[in-house]
Amino acid sequence: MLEKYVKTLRNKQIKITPQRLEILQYLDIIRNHPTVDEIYKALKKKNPSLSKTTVYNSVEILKNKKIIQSISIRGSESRYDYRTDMHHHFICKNCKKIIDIDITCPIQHKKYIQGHRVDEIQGYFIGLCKDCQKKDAN
Amino acid sequence: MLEKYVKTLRNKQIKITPQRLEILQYLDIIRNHPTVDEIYKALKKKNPSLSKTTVYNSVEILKNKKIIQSISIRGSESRYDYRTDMHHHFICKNCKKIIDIDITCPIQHKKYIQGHRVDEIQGYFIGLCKDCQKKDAN
DNA sequence: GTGGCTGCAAATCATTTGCATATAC
DNA sequence: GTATATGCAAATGATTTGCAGCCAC
Repeated sequence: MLEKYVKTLRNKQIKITPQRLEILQYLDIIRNHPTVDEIYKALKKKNPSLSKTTVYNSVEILKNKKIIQSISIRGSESRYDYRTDMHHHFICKNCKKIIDIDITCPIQHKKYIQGHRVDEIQGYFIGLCKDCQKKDAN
Repeated sequence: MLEKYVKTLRNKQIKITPQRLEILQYLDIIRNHPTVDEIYKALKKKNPSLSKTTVYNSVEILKNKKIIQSISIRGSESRYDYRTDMHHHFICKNCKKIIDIDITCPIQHKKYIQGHRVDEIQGYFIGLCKDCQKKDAN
């Protein structure tokens, strides 16, 4: 079941450890843009000896190897995303949910903007999500 | 000279204090997306009794009243921007400079995306700026 | 005069670092 | 066997909080 992630790590030539496999699997299944603390608390249940430092180290190396992506929203903690393809994020002011946005626009295909070389684009859309619009008349 | 900022604060119905005026003037002049610490250090020279707490409090209220804007880049400290009109930011991986990007794209005019109400958009373009491209062949 | 603001110190929270032990290869 | 990863505790750095005195209105 973890074979998929073993292959991923092997391809990127980083050591295969149970912690890394568990973190990667968690990110793949939950798809919820969790924080380090959320990952830590979830995986601590199965593996009580897990350390938060290891979670930090692991997401760092996974990010550097472009296996996962980090997103940082408005001053709060970093969140981690199993998807690394180009996409953006919608953040609900009310319920704080983070929703993937798959719209693309012409700017995204530019390699240079005003002479600056663009390697990466992160778009954050902030507002009130579909569900919260129904709930309140905010 | 501070008259401009006095008017701004009066319009938004928040108390006019020397600290708020100085912070606002600083942000207007420098246009450099400074951190709280940078604002604090710069203004401390003229006003040695200035407290960092006051800088935090002031940027918070100015932000809430939509007089300034905050930008949060990749897990580091929040930065503050005198401009509140719709624009994006380019961040240079090398020199860490933050450059205003005035390009707009069709998505920006949508009030709703995938059913979610959009109040605000923040776009971050990460790469190598024009100046740094010349310097290194990175 | 009074409620909101300032400034100080202490607290908090995310993240990083140092280091000894354990483990992947 | 060796280099690298893990896990613990302590350190750091940004931001927040509690509170006494001050100042704008």
